[in-house]
Amino acid sequence: MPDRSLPLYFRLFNEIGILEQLSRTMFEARLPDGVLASHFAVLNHLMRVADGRTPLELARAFQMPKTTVTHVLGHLERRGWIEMRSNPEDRRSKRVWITPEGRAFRDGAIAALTPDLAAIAEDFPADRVAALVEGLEALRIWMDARR
Amino acid sequence: MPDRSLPLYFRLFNEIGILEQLSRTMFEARLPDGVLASHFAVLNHLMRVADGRTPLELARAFQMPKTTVTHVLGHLERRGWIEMRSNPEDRRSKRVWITPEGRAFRDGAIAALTPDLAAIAEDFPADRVAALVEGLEALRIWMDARR
DNA sequence: ACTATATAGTGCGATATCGTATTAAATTGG
DNA sequence: CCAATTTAATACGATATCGCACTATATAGT
Repeated sequence: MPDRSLPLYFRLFNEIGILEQLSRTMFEARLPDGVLASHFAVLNHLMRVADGRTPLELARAFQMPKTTVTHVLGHLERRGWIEMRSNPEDRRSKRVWITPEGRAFRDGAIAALTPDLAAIAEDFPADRVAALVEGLEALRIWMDARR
Repeated sequence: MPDRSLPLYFRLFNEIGILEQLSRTMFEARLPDGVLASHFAVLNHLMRVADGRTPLELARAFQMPKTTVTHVLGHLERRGWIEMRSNPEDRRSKRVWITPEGRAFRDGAIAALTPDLAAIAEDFPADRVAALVEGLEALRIWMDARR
């Protein structure tokens, strides 16, 4: 890598950090008090990607420390949005299932967030964002593998 | 926005969140114990963008709540990496200056982080990353303006 | 000039984050 | 098989994050 392109890679992660703040703030402005972006993300993952994941699988999916996942799942369970059942295949572990209430909440959250995303979509059309997501995903997969 | 492209925009912010975790973890693995990625980011900003910023300007630059900035600046000041002087133009405010020790630390941090970034650069060449950064920056500026 | 309003920074308290250590269960290897 | 090692989840404690409220100063409106 030529030295003069090093700053570009710092800028990349700087932009990612700022956008993370901006998007978390945007999400949490639309979610009820006390519900965090990470709570929504877990519910969304259970519904869209796969229900019945273990806490460790969720930690890996979001690159979150597993103790943070325990904390988040505690919230979701207390609100009745998930159920945690012991995993018969591995009795050290558990499986996380979204409840009907969790699904309803998640659908409502999607609806609440849609206007903000639609506003973004007006100025950042899907094909442009798709290219962006593709690049980000490739980088994420690479960094995940090297972590 | 057609309904079927909505998930793309959720994925965008999901990828950003995961990459933020991954990059923060990567940075902090190379920084001394107790030094966070945000500490490095502030020092870097003072050196690369502009020295003598006010705390509020820094908060805006990183989209960080100003109380968080106060906290971060406290750390940097206790380590002797910045100095905060009162601002003669506006006596409510202060200006943050990086010290020679701060510069030295920042340069060392850059050196410590370079191998990781160079590894990324091997598989993600500068032109590809430049395109990514361009898209991210445009989105960041847009969201910043609408916040 | 004078009052009302807005803004910069920070103390404080509530909560989130996350590293370390612990427990229980699974796996490995001899 | 059994002992040694690894792994899943979590309790616990230290620290970071961040909203609210407060103080000091600046700005605006009359």
